[in-house]
Order: sequence, then structure tokens, then C-alpha cells
Amino acid sequence: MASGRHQGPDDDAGPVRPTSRDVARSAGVSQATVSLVLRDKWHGRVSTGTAEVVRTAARELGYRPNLAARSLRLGRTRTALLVVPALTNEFFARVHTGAARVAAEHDFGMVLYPSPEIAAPAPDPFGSARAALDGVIASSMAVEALATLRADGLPLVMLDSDPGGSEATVNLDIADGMRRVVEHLVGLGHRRLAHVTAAVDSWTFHARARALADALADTPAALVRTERAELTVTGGLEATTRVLSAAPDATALVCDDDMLAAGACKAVRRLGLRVPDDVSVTGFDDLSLATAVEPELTTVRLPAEEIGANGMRALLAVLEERAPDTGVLPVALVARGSTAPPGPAWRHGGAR
Amino acid sequence: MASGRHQGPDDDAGPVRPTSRDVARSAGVSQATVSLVLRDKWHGRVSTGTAEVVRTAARELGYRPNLAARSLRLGRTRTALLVVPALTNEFFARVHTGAARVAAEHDFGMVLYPSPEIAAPAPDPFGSARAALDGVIASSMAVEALATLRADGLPLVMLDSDPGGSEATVNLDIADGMRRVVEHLVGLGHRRLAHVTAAVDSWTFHARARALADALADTPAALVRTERAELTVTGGLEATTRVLSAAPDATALVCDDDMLAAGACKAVRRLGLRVPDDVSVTGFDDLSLATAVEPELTTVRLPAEEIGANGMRALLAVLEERAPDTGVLPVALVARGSTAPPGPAWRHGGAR
DNA sequence: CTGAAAGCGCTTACAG
DNA sequence: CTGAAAGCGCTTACAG
Repeated sequence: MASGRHQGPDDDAGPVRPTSRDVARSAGVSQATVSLVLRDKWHGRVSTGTAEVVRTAARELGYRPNLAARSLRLGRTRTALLVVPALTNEFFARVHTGAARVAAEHDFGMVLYPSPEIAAPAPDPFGSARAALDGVIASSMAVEALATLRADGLPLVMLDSDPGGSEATVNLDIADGMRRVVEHLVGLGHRRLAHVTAAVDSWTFHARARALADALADTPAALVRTERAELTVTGGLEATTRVLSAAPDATALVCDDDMLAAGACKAVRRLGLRVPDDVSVTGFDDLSLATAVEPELTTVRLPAEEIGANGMRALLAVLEERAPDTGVLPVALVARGSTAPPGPAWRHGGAR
Repeated sequence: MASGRHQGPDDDAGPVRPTSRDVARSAGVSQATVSLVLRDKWHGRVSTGTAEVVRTAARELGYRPNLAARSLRLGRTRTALLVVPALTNEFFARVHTGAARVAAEHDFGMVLYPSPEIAAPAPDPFGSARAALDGVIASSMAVEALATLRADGLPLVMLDSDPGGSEATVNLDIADGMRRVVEHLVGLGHRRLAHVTAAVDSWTFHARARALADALADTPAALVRTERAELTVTGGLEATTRVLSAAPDATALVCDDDMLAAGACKAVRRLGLRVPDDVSVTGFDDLSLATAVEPELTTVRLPAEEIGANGMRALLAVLEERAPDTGVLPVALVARGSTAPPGPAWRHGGAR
């Protein structure tokens, strides 16, 4: 009997979980053989019959390998952490779906860590997510927020973030998305746009602002006002109210996000105006909210699952010391009911 | 040198992470002392000076305990798994927030596992979430979906679920919420209600249907129609369209969820009617969507963070073999713009 | 007040 | 084709 009598960490916890030792004993083989068979490394090393006996014994005992022991031995956990700024947001939910799918395909686990602070240093995810990790994927976070992680020397892949921040970055073509919004609006005849910008200090929103300015430079239209908004529907409503009082001649509101755009629509209506007749509104992200509101939002669809999947592929590459594919993913404009040509008053240069 | 030459699992991976052995050597003490000091179990066993030396050495080396080794030794991981049917849903995001907060207070980690199938057996979360776990909290899932988990003999706490399903259940007062919706609607004068029910086979939606029928029994009002809807805005729209063609005399639509209610509002308007003038609509959950749409939704606010927090407390109790507190949490009706007295035509018994 | 030793459960290089 | 043994890094009961 090999059980360390005075060392047992736990003596009362219900039925004892079987170990590979138990399987070996039950199958009449060594622990090594059990490991080989169960890890599928037995071909040409263990006879087919023995393998079958081992598998049967494992099944009958309900054996499940102890992951802590395996990790300790292997020095690898086959687990990645996905850090996102918010769980509430569908975009991140979809990023997770994509990343988890690729992880599963490679027999990796995926653990999720919602870090409320996008820019501030996150509280130690190891104190919280706890699992031992092989690498980290962070979406739409500031590099500074990942300081603890980096200090641990873990491979880090950043998504929708400053390209210079980490060993690998997978990005969306934010600039192209904004350019298409501008083209769409200018094509409809809008000349005075306002920007409802997210008051969030992350690369993706800085990129949106920069792209908007750049895209506008090539057109006859101008940016007449920018207001910062807290990233909620109410934030969008309030910022838009400020925009329309400061720049009542704006005919189109470019919003950094669909939630902001939903709030903008509410603000427009509270001022007795109509969307899109009097004011056009655009969103960004194409969350399900975009089609829940009325009119439905013209917005930019981001390939959320795909960026998650590519992020996980990049992490796998880094882990295997291959060069990660850090291509920029294309986005698409989705035109819906919240945009239209500016109202007749505007087309004729009149005041509201 | 104690490193097992031919056993090293990994020879190339960058700077070697320091172990407690390195800290001990650097501080000139034994590994045991390091462990005692760092786990804060040294009082009266190690001198203050030695403790300080150990702490300094650990800091200087950037030592972090290997969690796999600790788990293996302790047989406990201080990690709980939260299984939710969807990440996209704010309700679950808030449940997670509450559960993670309580977990952190007790130095527990919290790992999230989104299981797309509410009712079907989930794919093995151990293959996927991978972390070694002390217990599981599952929100709004069918017991059958947790078969794998239960088979592992892990303590399980269920949230917003069939009270009979597990060793501990923490529930919301769904029945009371539905009763208040009915009181509100009947109080406004509605007599013909229809139910847009979620086509999801989970306890919480069955409870909502049952509670609606029960509440209605005590009133002069009647349920004139029930339509099942896929749990999306579009699903709500389609089901409502069916409701209003089958039961054009319904003056109020009770929806199982805010997304469904948002879809219902869209359907009403597509038929040329107004919310709430012609048809009142109610939601359930009070997601931020409820105030993003217009009119804002009358709905039932569920204490999502609190149920998460109580769930984690219950799990902690089970783990410590104390009796879990499985109280039912109160909910509240939030009356907003999507409900009003039935239109004049209805009040006078006329047809639309 | 401190250290030496055992052992948690696993995997793999090696010897047969 | 199979087994015995070492060791991953930690914590704790025990001996001093």
C-alpha cells in the first residue's frame, strides 16, 4: 500500500477518485502502460489486447486523469486565458466563441477573464482566474492593463489593439470600416457630420477617431463636432443631446458603437426630430442591438468570431515558436434604416 | 543540483521560473520555511526577521507559486466553474460578476464555461475549461446538461433552476415577478393577454408560463394566446406576428424576456399599431436593452449579481459541509413606457 | 524556531 | 512489448 498515511490531504471527501495506479492494478499492467494507452501513444509499444484491457479498466473505474498532476509533470497546461474588458458585450462573447472553437480543435482549454478596467492595470488574474496558463489573448485592452501578465513572461496575443504592444496582434480593419461609413454618408449627401466618440482609452476607439478624420479629409464633408460618451445607451443619449445643441446643423451622427447609436437615436427623437429623416445615425460593431431598435442601425459588421479564432491560432503559433499570422481582418458596412439622405431643408441649405 | 537531467519536460522555454527551492536557497532557509511564510502560516513558528528575509527574496526573484503543484499537493484548487447557457446575455454577465466577487473575497478563482446547449448534455467542460475544479455553479441550465459534471462527483449548485435538481438551488422569485406583471396589466384595464414564450426547455421559462397561468386565474383577465419564440429579437417579432393574427383582440403581450419584448414591439408597429397605445408589451430580466428601445420596456428586474453571489456562497457552504442558504431572491416590477391602459376602442368593447 | 523528508498523480527516458 | 524509477513544485507532519 503506497498511500502516505500521515500525508493524506483529505480523509473524508466521499468516494475516492481513482488514479492511474488504480487503473494499472485493475488492468494488471504498469502505470506507464496506462499512461501510454490513455494518451494514445501506445501504437507499436503496447499490444492491442493490452490497450483494450486498459481502456476497459479505465472506463469501469470512471478514471479521469488528475489535471494538476499532468500539468505539473508536463510544465504545460494546454489552457489559454482570454482577457476581455466586458462580458456584457456581444462582441466579446463572439470573440470567445471563435477562440474557444480553435482552442478545442487543438485540445486546448480556454478560460475567460473579464477585466473591468480596460486601461488600468488589471487585478492579478492569477489570483482570480487561478488556472495555470500557457498563454494569454487579450481583446481591446490597453497594454498597461496587462502588466501583471507580461511580468509572468506569458506569451501574449493582443486583439483589436495597438500593433506595437505585444509579440503578436490580430486586428480588424477599423480604418476601412470608418472609411466606408463616411463614403456611405457622403454618398447620401451629408456634408456636416458629428462624432459621438466612446470615452474609453483604448486603441480601437482612438483608431476610429483617427480614421474618421482621415476619411473625411478626402471628401467635401466636414466634422462639425465631437462629443465623448460613456459607453452605454444613456451615454450616447447624453452626448448626442450635447452634439445637437452645439452643432444643430449636423445632419449625420457617426457613433463609435451600436449602443451609443441607439442612445443617439433616442436623443434625436427627444428633440422632436426623426431618424433618419432629419438626422442619420450610424453605429459600429453590428451587435444584435443594431436590429433590435427601430429604425435598424446602419453599422459596421466586425468579424468577431474570426478575430477570436485568429487570435488563438496566433497564440498557438507563438507557443510552437512559429511566426504568427497577424493579418488584418476585413470588415463590412451594413446599410439599414437609420441612414438616409439629409432632409429637404438641409438639401436646400435652409435652417431647421 | 537537483534537476532531473533526463526528466526535464522543457529545455528551451526562455528564462526559468523560480521555484520555492530557489527562494529558500536565496534566503538561506529551507523550502518549508518559505512555504510557511508565503502562505502566512508562520506566526509563532518562524522569526519575524527570517520571515522578512524570505519575503524579500521572493520579491526579488519574482517568485510565483506553481499552482499545479499546489493543487496536486492540496487536493483542492480553490477554483469554481460557472456554467451559463450564453455569454451574450447580460443577465449571465451579471451573475458572473456577483459570483466572482464572492469567490474573490474567499480567495477562490472563478472560471466561466459557456455551454450553448441548455438542455442537452454539455460537451465535457473538463476537456475544455480544463482547470481542475472544486465545484460547479450552473445558471438556468437543465440538470441533464450537467450529467458529465455530476458524474465527476463535483459539488453542484444550480441557479434559477428546478429546486429538485441538485444539492443546492438558489432561485429568483419568478412566480412573484409574473404575478406583478399580471397585476400591473390587469390594473391598467387589460383583459385579453397573450404570452410570447421562449422556446427554451429550461425551468425558468416553464416557471414563467406556470406563474402566468396561476396569476391570471385570480383575475377577470384571460390568456387568449400563447406563441413560442426563438430567444432573439427576430424570434419575438415572428411569434408576435403570429399572436396578433391569431388573436387580434389581445391588448397586452407578456413576453418571457426583454429581447422577445423588443421583437414584439417591432411586430406591433409593422402591423401599423402603436406601443403602448394599441398594444401593451412587457419584458422580463431588465437588461440594458429594456431602456435602449423606445418606448422603454416595462419589465421585471432580476437581481442577477445577487443570485450569482448567493450561488457562490452556497457552493462555499457545500464545500465546507455547512447547510447552504437556498433562499428565494425577490424581484421587482419596473413600469416604463411600453404599457398603458388599452386603447379607447378596446375600453368600449369595439373592434380594431 | 527550523529543516529533512515524504508524497500528491502523472509522464517519460531508460532498461529489460 | 512492458515495468521500475525519477521527478515536476509544492505543503505539512514530524523530529530536532
